[in-house]
Amino acid sequence: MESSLVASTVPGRKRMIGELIRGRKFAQQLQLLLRKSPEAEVIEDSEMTSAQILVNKILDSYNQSLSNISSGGSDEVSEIQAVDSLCSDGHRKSEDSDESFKTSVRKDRRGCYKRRRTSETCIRETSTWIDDGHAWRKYGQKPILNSPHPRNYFRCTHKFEQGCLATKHVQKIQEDPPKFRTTYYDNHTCRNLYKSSHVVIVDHTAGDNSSNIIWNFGSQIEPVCEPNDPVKQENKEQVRNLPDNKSGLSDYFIPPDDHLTTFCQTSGPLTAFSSGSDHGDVISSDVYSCTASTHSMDMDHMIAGPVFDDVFLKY
DNA sequence: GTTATTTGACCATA
DNA sequence: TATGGTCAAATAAC
Repeated sequence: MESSLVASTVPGRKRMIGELIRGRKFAQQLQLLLRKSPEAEVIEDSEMTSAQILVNKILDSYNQSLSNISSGGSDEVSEIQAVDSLCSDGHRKSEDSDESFKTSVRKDRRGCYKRRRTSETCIRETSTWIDDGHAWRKYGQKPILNSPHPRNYFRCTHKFEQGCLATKHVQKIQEDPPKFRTTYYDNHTCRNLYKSSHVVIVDHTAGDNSSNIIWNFGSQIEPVCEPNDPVKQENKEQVRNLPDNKSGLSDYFIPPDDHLTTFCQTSGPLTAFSSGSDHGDVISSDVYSCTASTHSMDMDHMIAGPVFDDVFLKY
């Protein structure tokens, strides 16, 4: 972790500490998933071991960086950590007490939220209103400057019950043929009830463990909502899928070879792959691009390991 | 009655 | 100060 330059100023330093804490938190959640997730059973013991080792290394790295930064003699880390735990659990402070919340709504809204960072996004451009397998709840809609279509704002349905911070913005960017741009912010930390996950390990460079990735997705790849009323359709579709979802429907689908799929990571090499499956008819004009960070893609499992083909071929 | 969506207002950031 | 992101009351749908 290179911290000295960026962290030379106090705001920059605090921001960096905050990011490190966030990263450590996500790594801890990943560790928890690896330990508890039933899906993890499909992975060989030896692979689990290496995955756990990898997670431990990540955590060690975060801890080391945090202790290095905080060794300057301040309590910034614990200070920011306290703020982080207050703000990142998806609840306003004022919600601790219903009464106090009702009587001081306006006051408590001050500084309760921050404007969205421009980083940590994953952008998908699709010809249809895609169902990404997660349960979303619309919380806002805004007209956007120089755009004929409003932008829709969604948060994870499990924001309050599980503290999931994932949000997405969806905007129609083209009328005919219809084109939607979905921008994802933060990753899902919830245990999404709508899905039955699969674990897929990508080992595109056999000798390089650092670039091995497991993608978690299943077979549901059809766009399921009507473009003309996408907002209302989305959650209905997810509910409809729920009881029939025995085969393990997915969070993500993989575009075929002839479609751009780009997933970026700030902490590792850019990783892209395609399935070559028969999904092309459905998502033929979809474009995916991530612009930053480990939060760009929601992955329930991201584990190093060599096994890929037999699992992947199911899709 | 409960849950989801709409919409105007508030607030932070560029 | 304009713009975009979020909140929460009002409303609609189930």
